[in-house]
Amino acid sequence: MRKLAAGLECSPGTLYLYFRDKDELLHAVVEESFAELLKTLRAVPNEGDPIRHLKTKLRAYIEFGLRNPNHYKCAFVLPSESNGDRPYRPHPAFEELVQGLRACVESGLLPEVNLETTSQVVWSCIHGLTALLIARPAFPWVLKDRLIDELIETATVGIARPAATREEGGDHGHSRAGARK
Amino acid sequence: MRKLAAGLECSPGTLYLYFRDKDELLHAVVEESFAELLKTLRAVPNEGDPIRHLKTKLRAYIEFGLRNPNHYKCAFVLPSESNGDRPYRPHPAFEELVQGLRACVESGLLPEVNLETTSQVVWSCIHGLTALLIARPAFPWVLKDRLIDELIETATVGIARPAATREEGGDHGHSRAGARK
DNA sequence: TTGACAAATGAACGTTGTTCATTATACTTA
DNA sequence: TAAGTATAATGAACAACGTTCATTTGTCAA
Repeated sequence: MRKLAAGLECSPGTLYLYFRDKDELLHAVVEESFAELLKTLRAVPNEGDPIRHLKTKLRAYIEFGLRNPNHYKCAFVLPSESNGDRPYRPHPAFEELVQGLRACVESGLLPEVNLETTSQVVWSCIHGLTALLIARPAFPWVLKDRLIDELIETATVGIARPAATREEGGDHGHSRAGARK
Repeated sequence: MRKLAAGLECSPGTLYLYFRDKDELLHAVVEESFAELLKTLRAVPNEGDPIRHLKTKLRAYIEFGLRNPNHYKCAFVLPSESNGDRPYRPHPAFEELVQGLRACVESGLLPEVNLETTSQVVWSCIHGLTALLIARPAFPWVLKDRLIDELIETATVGIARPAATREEGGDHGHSRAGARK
């Protein structure tokens, strides 16, 4: 805050006339940057089928994170501003992802999945890669572009699996035995 | 550090006789906890085929993260101790994952994948979910157990896709992504 | 010139992680 | 026991941080 004030050629106290605290300021900055992510996602040309479209969006998401690592961390890694009691409002960029999935289902390219669950799964996957690439740049990653492609391919193929592998409280053939407590 | 010293009934300065700085102390604590993760992963009973085994390990990984959120953050989210120049040593727990994948390939349950790439993809997926559940507990997640199962299923199905969907560079033929085997 | 309101200030506070000259402790040797 | 020495522990002090608030500065209408 002090350095920011210095850079702005004002006193530290002045910042607190416009932002309640550091969190709020950071959030405002990030908000601005994420408006651009949203624009970027929405500007993704709708070429090819919805799945291709979705994949392009996923890549745009990841690349945005890598291009704005600090903003990304503020948005999804650091503890979020203590919202107190009001319900969590999912980020509009997340809604964009849900839309992309819905389009796939509606055009029959994805089986009838639970959109809520599936979107959270996909988001987790792309977030995981983004976050790790940012937080552990020294890790011996394989070629980044290839890695991103593989992850997106894995996620999209994975969610497109036939409904038979989906449990409804029943048995989906795996993972009942050991881990459950 | 001060609070820790108080809890230990010693002076703040004493801590610095045993640890260079806060980072090193934190890392030591986390290291201890991760030895347990490793034990947990290795203790996963080898029931069923290697894929089932792998899935159980993935779930154990995620649940470990959720059970030790602070340790997990220290290990994979916070900036790692500045190693200076020495090469990054992948966490032993990560090697455990690679082993699990290798077993799947060797038993023919997975196509001939690039183990390095695939392990990084899978790690990204499970890390993403773990990290998000920890960092955004207020997000309107679907039922957690279900979500974890879905993600693991998605990842394992996704990496098991036929080699035809793997291509260098440009166009990924996702023609019928849900193609069943 | 005055009065009133808003904007900006910067000294000060409490809390961090960290350092280091000083003191206490334990152990060896005469 | 007494003296000497290496080791362990101390806690006051420091710099940097986010934050607050009594005070000053600026602006403009009356």
